[in-house]
Amino acid sequence: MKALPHSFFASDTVEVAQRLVGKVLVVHGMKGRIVETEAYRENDPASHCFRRTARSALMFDTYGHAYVYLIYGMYHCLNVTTERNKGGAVLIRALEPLESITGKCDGPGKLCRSLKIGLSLNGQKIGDTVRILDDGFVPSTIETSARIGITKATDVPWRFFLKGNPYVSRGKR
DNA sequence: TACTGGATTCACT
DNA sequence: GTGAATCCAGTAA
Repeated sequence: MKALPHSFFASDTVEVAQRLVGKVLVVHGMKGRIVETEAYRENDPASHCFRRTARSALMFDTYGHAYVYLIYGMYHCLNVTTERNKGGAVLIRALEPLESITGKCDGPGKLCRSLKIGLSLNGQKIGDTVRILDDGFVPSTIETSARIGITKATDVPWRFFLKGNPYVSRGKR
């Protein structure tokens, strides 16, 4: 079980999104396997980094950092910034609980609530409070599809998930 | 300064 | 399947 190198996140956003499926997320001592991700790039109208703003600057200026934001005034979403010198991030949508996780993680808002992820983690480098490990698990069937639940979504398949995994978020499995 | 709507979730029908 | 909850970033003026 070893931590991913910082350079892992410097690659193309879509590639990072795909390769993150199956890795182990550790926050506050709680462990879960990443079973669903989505790629957000700067040429994507649904992405915060479609325009550079004070909030989205983190996605342009860093890679391998946590990007946490509040959605609908009630829920947080955890992203990992990607690509050196370009805007991009991967949204962690769902986890399969492994250790110390009591709540549900089958949705971006739920996993943040279960892992006590809040705005205090925004901007922190991966490897500090938020860690992502490789335990050697090799997912056999990573499915890809268009994003769900986003009105502005493109029809390009940038969502990645473990087919058949019961912890993938509601809807298309 | 004021307004609008969202990378969601859950209760209810 | 539908709608409410909730509040801040982004935008317009």
